[in-house]
Amino acid sequence: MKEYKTEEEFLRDYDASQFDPFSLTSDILIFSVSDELQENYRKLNKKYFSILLVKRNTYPYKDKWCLPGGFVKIDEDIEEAAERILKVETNIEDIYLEQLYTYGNPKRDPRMRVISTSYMALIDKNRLNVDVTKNASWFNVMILEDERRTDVTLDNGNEIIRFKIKKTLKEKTTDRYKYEIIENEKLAFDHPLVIVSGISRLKNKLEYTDIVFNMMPTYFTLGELQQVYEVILGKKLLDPAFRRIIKDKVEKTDKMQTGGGHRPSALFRYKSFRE
Amino acid sequence: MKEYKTEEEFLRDYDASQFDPFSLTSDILIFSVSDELQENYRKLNKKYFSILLVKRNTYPYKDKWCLPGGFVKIDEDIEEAAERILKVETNIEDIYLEQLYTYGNPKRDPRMRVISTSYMALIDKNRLNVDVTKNASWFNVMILEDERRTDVTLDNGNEIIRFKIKKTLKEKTTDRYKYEIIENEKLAFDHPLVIVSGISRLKNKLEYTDIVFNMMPTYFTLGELQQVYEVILGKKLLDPAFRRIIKDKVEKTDKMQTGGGHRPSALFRYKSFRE
DNA sequence: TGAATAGTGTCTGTGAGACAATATTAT
DNA sequence: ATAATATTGTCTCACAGACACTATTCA
Repeated sequence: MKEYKTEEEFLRDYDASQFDPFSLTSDILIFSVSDELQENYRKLNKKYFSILLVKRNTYPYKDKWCLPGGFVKIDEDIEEAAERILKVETNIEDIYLEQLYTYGNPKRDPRMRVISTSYMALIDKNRLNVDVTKNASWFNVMILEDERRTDVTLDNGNEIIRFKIKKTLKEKTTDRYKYEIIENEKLAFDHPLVIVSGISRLKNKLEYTDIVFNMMPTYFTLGELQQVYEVILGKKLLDPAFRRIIKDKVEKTDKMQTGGGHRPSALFRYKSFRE
Repeated sequence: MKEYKTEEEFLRDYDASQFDPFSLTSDILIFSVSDELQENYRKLNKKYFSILLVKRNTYPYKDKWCLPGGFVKIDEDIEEAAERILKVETNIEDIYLEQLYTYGNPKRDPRMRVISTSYMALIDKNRLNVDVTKNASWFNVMILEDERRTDVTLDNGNEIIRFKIKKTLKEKTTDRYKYEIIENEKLAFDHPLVIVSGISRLKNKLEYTDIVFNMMPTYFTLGELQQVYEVILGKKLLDPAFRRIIKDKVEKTDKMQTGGGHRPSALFRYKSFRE
């Protein structure tokens, strides 16, 4: 083996092709909350936690639904790729984006060795000026979960996607599970796993960060905010407790929301600078 | 473009070489805690939070220190690669291992496009039967940190590695920072960033999981356990508060530790099954 | 005996869970 | 008037911070 004196010399002769080639994709969990108008004029709009999926029109997994994603370019950072894909799907910028996990099972793509780094993006649907693109659709998320199973139902109004995941405790000190898909008809790749673990991350972050405000419009009522928490966490919260927790994070504005057949509520805003 | 009728047909013709080739490595943050004997016979051994680094003997970054790591093989899961590397470095199995983050800056390796997925491994040094391998060495970690900077000093007894990182708030709702290396002589690649963000993850997990027990021997005193928390978190804890917090996680055994010039202490053990 | 660590008691203030009570609107 | 939501009050209990106190060992 040739002895090199300097790093420059070494790099000049370097043959990158001696290493195994991987492809790299970036897949994005785009989460939001959708409103459903109620018939009863007094009632608040019902909220759903929702995720954006796209329908594949090429092999592999043709005609299955999958997460928006794409191949990372050779001169592009992974996060840049995620931003690019996000821009294409949503047509808006300045979206909350966070890396979640990298999936590297050798068999996860039937074509070749593809590594996928998943990202989570949160958006406020009110910012989506245009209709969502061609093959994309928002699905409301419903989750039934216990210690051993997670059953997910996604519903976009026309189509229902169901899948089931088995959980086995893999490591006790940090309560981490191994997930296995045990039922899945309509989703491509290992995306059921990606979705379930992404949602779990979001739930955790809801509890100890201000992440929820990335899904809220500038002005919102505390009732709406509480609905968003409830629909993502999948449980009811007590009003006074909820208000205590978020009272330092928001500030009241002089705007009011009227129109429901009930007491109007103050509009609040995220208070980003506080101590 | 040819129209395919089935997925099999499509895959048969598929040309993987049309996609950009990436190389993939797995780099591991191997953390532990080391004891330093004190001259004063009464005093407890001083503990240090420590990390395992290896010295590079080839280009690029020849003679610099770096995280144990290596290329992922084409038929190997990323986590399998991490386990393989871990086995080589420590010669023990059943080590706590967790994926942290994937680094994909196009310029992070001068040779070619290399993606690196970092893992965190925690070990109890008492389990290390053999001496650590050839070019590897444990460094005690000392961190000085404020809102804008993180200064790290690593010391293995012979050599001191210092580096400095600038932090700028990137996203306010979840308090995430952008890290930039502003001083670094002795570490290869972007490993200063990998180390700093990995340590930050470990600190967080200490607070809300039982992760610490992966760095402890089977039997330990509460004093030792508290020392480990203190040395990783970088702050003193109050005894009664600490004992309250961990009392449900451990169980007292009938063993005692004697020998110091002070009251003997009970030996405890991690209570993994509880409700 | 005294230095050093082990272990416990207790006071105080904060904050969460739970439930009750009051306020306000459009039909 | 009423259904529905908005908002606040308050009681209790659990727990964290802070400090003090007691216990035990070995050179």
